[in-house]
Amino acid sequence: MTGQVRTVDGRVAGRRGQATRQKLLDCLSEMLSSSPYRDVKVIDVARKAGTSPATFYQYFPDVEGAVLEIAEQMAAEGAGLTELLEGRSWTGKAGWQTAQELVDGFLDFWRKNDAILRVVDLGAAEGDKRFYKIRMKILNSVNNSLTNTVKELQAKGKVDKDVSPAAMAGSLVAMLAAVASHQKGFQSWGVKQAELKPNLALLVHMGVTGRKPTR
Amino acid sequence: MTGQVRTVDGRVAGRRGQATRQKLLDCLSEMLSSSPYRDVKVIDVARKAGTSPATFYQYFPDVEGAVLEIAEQMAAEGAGLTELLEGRSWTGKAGWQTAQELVDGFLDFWRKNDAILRVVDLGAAEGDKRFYKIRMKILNSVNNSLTNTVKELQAKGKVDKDVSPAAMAGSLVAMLAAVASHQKGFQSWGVKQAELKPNLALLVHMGVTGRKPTR
DNA sequence: CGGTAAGCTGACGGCATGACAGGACAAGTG
DNA sequence: CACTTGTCCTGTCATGCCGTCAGCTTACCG
Repeated sequence: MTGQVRTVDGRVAGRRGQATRQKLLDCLSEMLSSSPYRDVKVIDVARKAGTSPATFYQYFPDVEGAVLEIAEQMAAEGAGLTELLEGRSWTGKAGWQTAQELVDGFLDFWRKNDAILRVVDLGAAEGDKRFYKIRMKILNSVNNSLTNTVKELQAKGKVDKDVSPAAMAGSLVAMLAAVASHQKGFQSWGVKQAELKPNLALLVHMGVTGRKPTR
Repeated sequence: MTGQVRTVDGRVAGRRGQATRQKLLDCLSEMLSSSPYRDVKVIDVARKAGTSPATFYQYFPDVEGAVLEIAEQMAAEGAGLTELLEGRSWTGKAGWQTAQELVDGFLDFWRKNDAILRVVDLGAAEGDKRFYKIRMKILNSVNNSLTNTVKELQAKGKVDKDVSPAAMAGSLVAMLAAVASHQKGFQSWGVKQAELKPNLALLVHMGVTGRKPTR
């Protein structure tokens, strides 16, 4: 599916080359966690990887290109978020648990990948379609699942007809993503993680089912 | 309160100087709308303003410093968002209208200032306290007001006791901000503005009051 | 008109970028 | 072992942006 890994000038990369490439990606990833995106320089990444800037340019057109690569890897993992929703029930106590586990899983994933997700978010907001697509890829798994759930409940008459399933799901997913990327902010706002999660779960549950959960 | 405008080397700016300074800010602002934050260069801003890079450095320590200035100006305007909530009712039809107007005003403000808000969001997410403070300044007006409303309703027994007002308000505000900054994204997701707003209002209303609105 | 401070810029060393050609290295072949 | 081949890395270079300084121009004031 992914095809062969290639250098910028078209040659296929061997075992050694791929190792170097991956090391550069790892170092870039680390760099993104510790310094502002704007200040990440090719030369620093190369130095950290114990190689030269020229090597970097052999594998990536520029910093952005490498970031896209990292984001792509993360998006592949992120597809696993679907499991948080597949075959889950949204009724009764099970529904409350579904909501809680969704929030939990989502926040965990975001915390694990916060640095790269920040950059993806920026790129998407700036209108870059490549970043936007990656963001979609991650959120779509959750979003589609939520959209379908709302549609089903709507068909059964359990949710108001004038709710737009896609808009509702999108809003909830956007909320989760936003809260996740500002988790530290909330803490210094005087809100503790332990308080945050139940509230998010509550909002998700009410948004999807239109009702308060039974706990 | 703001004191005199000063150059980097400590001189006070006169009429002419302030005009140049403002022109640089305007050009930077325009630049942020049209090109990625990472690619905004001092020399481009200076050229656009019909001046030299050296002049830029006379008024700002670097690009980030100038961005903070623009953000500060915007934050001052953003304090006006409080009006969307002051003295509003959250009961009955009036409550539904309050929620709708909050969503409307919020999305408008964000769309007007999307370029600079993107950068502020990034800075805050990266842990820069100066950007974080500005983000707070904008969101706090709405956040505090919502927090108080939830507290009051809770005191009257109309909202569950185990809801944390601060967490709930923060989550809702984060949702509004996130949806606002990805408005274009929603559109290509197949969700229309007209559908989005009522759904956001619904979530806000349910989050604050714990009940579905009466329309 | 002369003094003073504000305002602007040319020019410079320093550093990142991105391209290239060539050297180092591993693996296969006779 | 010598030789070949193809991959992989780096030294080096032209280019362009960064951030600073001394010095020139402009505006204001007595």
